[in-house]
Amino acid sequence: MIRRPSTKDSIPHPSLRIDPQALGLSEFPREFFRLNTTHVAREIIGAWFARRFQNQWYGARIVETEAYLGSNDAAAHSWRGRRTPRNEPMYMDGGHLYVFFVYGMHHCANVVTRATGVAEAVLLRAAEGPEGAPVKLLSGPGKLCAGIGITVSSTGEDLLSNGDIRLFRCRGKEPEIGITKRIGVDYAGEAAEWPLRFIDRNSPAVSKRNYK
DNA sequence: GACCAGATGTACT
DNA sequence: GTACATCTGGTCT
Repeated sequence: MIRRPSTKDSIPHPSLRIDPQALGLSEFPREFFRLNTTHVAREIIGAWFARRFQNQWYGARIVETEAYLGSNDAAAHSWRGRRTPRNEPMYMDGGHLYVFFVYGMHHCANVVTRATGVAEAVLLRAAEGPEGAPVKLLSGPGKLCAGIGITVSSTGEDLLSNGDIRLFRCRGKEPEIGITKRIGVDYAGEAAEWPLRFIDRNSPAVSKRNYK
């Protein structure tokens, strides 16, 4: 029997059950996602990434992101205007989801930014579940997708428009933002040094790499 | 902290 | 056909 990662969206971890209304979550406007990608990467620290599954919501608070700046960024899939079936969603309007499969076993979720035709995105690197969820459950981009149950079958979906995968803003205390270079992009030359990773300094789910 | 195997889709020759 | 990837978890120092 051949084992392979499912390409179908899978079951979210039960500890991630949330009630968006009780948490006071609200929608971002489309225009927000069309803004400067670095700004979006920073502003969605503290936002909630959520998925509706069997009529229940599951979600987590984002604590680590990275900005990928399109055709001028050697670390981005859209470097030098590269356009393939895989990265096609990067060219969609801001507020869409770009999910890719990497290293033969992990999925990574990105929020597409800027206008249609501009291939920039924000990688969601880590999140914290609601109270009671294991601290390390979502402490990496592959784990985040596995925990919420997201796979490439959801690439290209709209995070607005009342879909089943959403990004919500949350009113509450401001996170303490830290900035570092990105992780895992050493092949990208000078771009590997750019300060495009944003973290919530107070989150135990954030990797200590390139930091402190 | 550094190093490494693992598994396979994707891009490119 | 070949090389490598927006990673993770384990081992060793």
